[in-house]
Amino acid sequence: MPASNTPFKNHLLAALPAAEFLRIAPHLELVHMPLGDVLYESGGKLRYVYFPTTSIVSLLYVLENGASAEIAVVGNEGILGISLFMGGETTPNRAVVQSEGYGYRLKSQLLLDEFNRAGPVLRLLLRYTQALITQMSQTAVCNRHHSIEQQLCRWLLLSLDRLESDSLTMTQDLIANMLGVRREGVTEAAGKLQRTGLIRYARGRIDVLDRPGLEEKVCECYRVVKLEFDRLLSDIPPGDPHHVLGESQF
Amino acid sequence: MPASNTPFKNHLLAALPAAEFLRIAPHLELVHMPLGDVLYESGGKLRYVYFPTTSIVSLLYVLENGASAEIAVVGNEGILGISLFMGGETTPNRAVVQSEGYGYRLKSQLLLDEFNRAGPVLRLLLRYTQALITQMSQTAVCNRHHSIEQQLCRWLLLSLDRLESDSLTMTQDLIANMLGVRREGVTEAAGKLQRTGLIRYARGRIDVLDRPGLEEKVCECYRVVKLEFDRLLSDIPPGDPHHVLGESQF
DNA sequence: TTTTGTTTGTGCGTTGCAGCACATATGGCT
DNA sequence: AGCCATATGTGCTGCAACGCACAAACAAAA
Repeated sequence: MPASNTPFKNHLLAALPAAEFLRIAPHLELVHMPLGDVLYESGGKLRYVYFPTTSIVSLLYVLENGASAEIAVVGNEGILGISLFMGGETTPNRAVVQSEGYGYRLKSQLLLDEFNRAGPVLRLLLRYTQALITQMSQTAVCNRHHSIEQQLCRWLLLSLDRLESDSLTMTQDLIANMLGVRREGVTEAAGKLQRTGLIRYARGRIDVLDRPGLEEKVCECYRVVKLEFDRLLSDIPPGDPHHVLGESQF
Repeated sequence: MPASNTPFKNHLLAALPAAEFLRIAPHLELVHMPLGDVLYESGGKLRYVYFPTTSIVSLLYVLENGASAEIAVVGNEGILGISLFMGGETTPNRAVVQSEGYGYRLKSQLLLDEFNRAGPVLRLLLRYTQALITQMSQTAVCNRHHSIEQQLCRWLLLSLDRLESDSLTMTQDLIANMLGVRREGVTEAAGKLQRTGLIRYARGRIDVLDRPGLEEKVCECYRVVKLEFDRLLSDIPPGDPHHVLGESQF
């Protein structure tokens, strides 16, 4: 486990007022989330909710014939398991770890208890859910109207925003699964980006060389989602909790 | 105004316990919602929330270049303006009346007050929002993987479920806008359905002749959304309120 | 009735992506 | 080193949908 892991790396946890955080903190378990790990299966019960810190998780919808598409991405800005407090009991989607890393998990009931106090935790979670909804609608539109290359740019930037580094571990085959397109389509789009010098990749490792360049090429969908996340969660200072705890105890 | 209009025709309003309903009822205004009426513009403030009774409203996402796609449909099973209580203040989508009819509107602040009591109203609204999220994800996947014909079937059935009759007023051009496809594509798909005897249409009027036939042709997306709505909102008896009021006073 | 605007039908060429097959790197393993 | 699974590149064919142009059907207004 990297020494740098603290709950504050998750923006939602970091945004909790001291009282709420103190109640929750003792029950947070740091867990490793390896690539491909399935946190939730479609239709399954939610035993835990997860707060990623260094990992990224995809919400996937898998059709009967096996075809799939990514609905949304959750990283250190969010939480997995929203249907818990939305009242669903089960998730409609599969949640798959898309980028290896760490996160904190919490027993469902404990989060539910906090939520039901109808205080800042509720408001925070609902605001996050609203941002997630925006991401989902934007994904729907992007699927309909934009090219694979544009979608790849969007996907890369969304992933990058949730990581600390400029490189990610992800094969083209997996990306194709996320975007719900052919692997060859990703190869082609990625090749184009590589030839333009925007990225470099090899065997499951992608380095983003020219982020501004990517941002020029990406469709509006990326900007819209990012702006909405910033707007809705702007009072959430990442890694700089406004409660009294130091990070030392973790 | 049709004499048959009562708040109970909206499933959410009908599901409210007596106390909550009585507080809200005096402030419900019956409004006519003509075809094409824009209830919310993307990014606009929410002055009212709407509870459709006989109308259907589309949540549209409109891209910079004018292309659009439907994110979700809201009829007498739901409410418009969820971002109000989710904490967003503004909607990310445009809401357009897709099928002329009536609905009740309520001043935003009043709904917010109810919501903030953190009682049954909150739970009900969140559960509905969860169902809406399911609809949105399913739309995203459907956009990616299914043919125009399948999507048209889905769209017709979803609309039908929110109406009392088996016919709807809607030009192919408008449907194309909703689905985010070419008008000609809709013409072709609709022609096919007509030749098979499933529907009949002419100049903006579509009659569904063989509903079971449509249900056989539609992709799984329709079933999934319908099941999820039924599951999440099953304890909501439409038109049969479990509180003490008769309908006479409306 | 004629006119006009709206809705629907049809026929192009074009394109982006699917589906399939197979060739070629590349990194880890024995 | 050689081997093998995994990852990527490339070249087809085929199709569904796009964009465009225009014709036909129809309804309502003049």
